[in-house]
Amino acid sequence: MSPLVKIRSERDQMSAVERRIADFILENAQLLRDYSSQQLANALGISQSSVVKFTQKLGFKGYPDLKYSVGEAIARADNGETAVAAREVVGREQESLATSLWRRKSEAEEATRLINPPEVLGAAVDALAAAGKVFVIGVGEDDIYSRGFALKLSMLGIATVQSFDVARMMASISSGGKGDVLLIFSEHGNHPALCKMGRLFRDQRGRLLTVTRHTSNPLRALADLALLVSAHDEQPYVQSIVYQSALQHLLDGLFIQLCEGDERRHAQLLANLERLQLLLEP
Amino acid sequence: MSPLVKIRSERDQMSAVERRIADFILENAQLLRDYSSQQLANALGISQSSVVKFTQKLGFKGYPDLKYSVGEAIARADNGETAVAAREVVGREQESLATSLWRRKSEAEEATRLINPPEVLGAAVDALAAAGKVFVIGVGEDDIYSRGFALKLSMLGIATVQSFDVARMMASISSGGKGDVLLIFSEHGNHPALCKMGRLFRDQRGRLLTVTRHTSNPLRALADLALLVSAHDEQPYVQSIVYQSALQHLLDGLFIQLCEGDERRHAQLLANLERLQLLLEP
DNA sequence: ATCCCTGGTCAATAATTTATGCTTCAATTG
DNA sequence: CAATTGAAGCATAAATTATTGACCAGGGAT
Repeated sequence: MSPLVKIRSERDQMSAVERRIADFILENAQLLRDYSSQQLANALGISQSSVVKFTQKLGFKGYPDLKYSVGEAIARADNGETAVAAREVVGREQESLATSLWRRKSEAEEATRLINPPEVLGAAVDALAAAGKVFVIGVGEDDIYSRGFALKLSMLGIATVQSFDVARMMASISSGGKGDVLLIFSEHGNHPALCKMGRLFRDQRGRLLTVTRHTSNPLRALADLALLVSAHDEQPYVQSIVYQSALQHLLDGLFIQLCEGDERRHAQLLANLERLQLLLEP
Repeated sequence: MSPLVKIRSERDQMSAVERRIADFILENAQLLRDYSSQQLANALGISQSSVVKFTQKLGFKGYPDLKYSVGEAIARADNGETAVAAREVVGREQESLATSLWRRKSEAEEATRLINPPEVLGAAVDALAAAGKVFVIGVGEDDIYSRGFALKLSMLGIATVQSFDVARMMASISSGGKGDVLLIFSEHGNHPALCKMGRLFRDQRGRLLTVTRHTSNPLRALADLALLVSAHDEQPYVQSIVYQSALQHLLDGLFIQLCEGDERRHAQLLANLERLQLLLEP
């Protein structure tokens, strides 16, 4: 039981001094953190031993035990909200900038999580896991995420071909076909060359997996499996940042599912990570 | 900040004894309630004063203060966990995976925000804003973030040279000097070639800006301005993901400050974004 | 009315716990 | 190799907490 509830419930049967202690604690529970039993006694003009006896009567081991319990109770009650609010008031401007950006990212993460049904994610994981080769392309800012994800795939032992060069990729996929996967990153999903590439690849009986913004766009319409990202902000450059964050998180989720879905891949990944580390830090 | 997050974030820079204390607390936080500083010391076979000094180094008033804070944190976390557990019963498995990963990212974001003082961030922004040329390098997984940030810098109209190729970059920086900035991304900060490059650049009177993990590492030691990233997880591949997320957020914060600090740059960025969009979607 | 008992309080002090000064030792640097 | 630095422990001071015993007030019982 919460110590505060316990104190209130026994308050009626207490002596005068005890009741004063009880009232003080109930009203100033958050002050208790900085009070020793002696200070509390002084604040009430009573003796320190009365405070200790009070705590023992209530069934606590002693004063520090009561204090600890009250601390827990306050923390549980606030659930952290006051602490966060207080910190924000104290914090500097830059902190609040970083914090508010993080909040935007969190919103985008949630929106993105909710528009991608688990079935689709699962199907995407299965497709990648079972693929013969995975071709990955992204242009412009999408190139960065395309690269990162391709690197991760290859660390899992999945054969991956990646480029930002449409012409080169067009050549690469000509060798692909049934059992292969083409993964296209395109925020707005209406890059004609990428659409063409997607159509061609489907004609060769490969699986087309797209990652686009949550709009109706031609690329998404072509896909066997379309992953979607939702992220919005008034400032275009902020929107771009939160888009990328949500996209990254979506990919991270896929990656972890890929890791954990198969023991062999997992082992391969760990070995690769170690090798990479050795390579970079001789 | 939660004392547990704080302990974990500083764990890497601790001495052996301190790390044992940290680990014990992280693993047995709930036991702390019944431990005096002496008992904790006995449990670890170390001296009581080491325990007290540990708490003070972390910024607590003393041992009881740490203990109280940990009590609060556990109480809060319990509340959080029960709430999360309830949600997990309702939600599907994949949702909880994505959600828990996001929580990890949030912790890393907070830890990273707290170890980079606003002054340092401000100085980094000023250095980049005032730079003649900015050289950017990152090797391996850091390459991706190096690319992304370099792209953003150039969209702001800042002259930027980026590569993952140490030899090429070595040649590039030979033309650099006073007023220029070299930005090195290196998670572990002990890549000999990058250290060499950093030293060379400083010899040429350029400003060296590094982004590394929050450990003591040679590269960080060389820097004029060292930005730090704190991110931890038991699974190495998860740790790598949360590291990258925290790093990305740090860079995003810098970028936004750069945007908003100068009207001309802001305008340039908007123009570039528009132009890029037209280019990709003719 | 006196006595005795009981519960409550406090001052004094014992016991425990925490904090600090000082020493030693090992690692690092010049 | 000397000098410096920093971590860790020991001894001890300081503080906090717990207990003891004395005192007193109130409420029956003799």
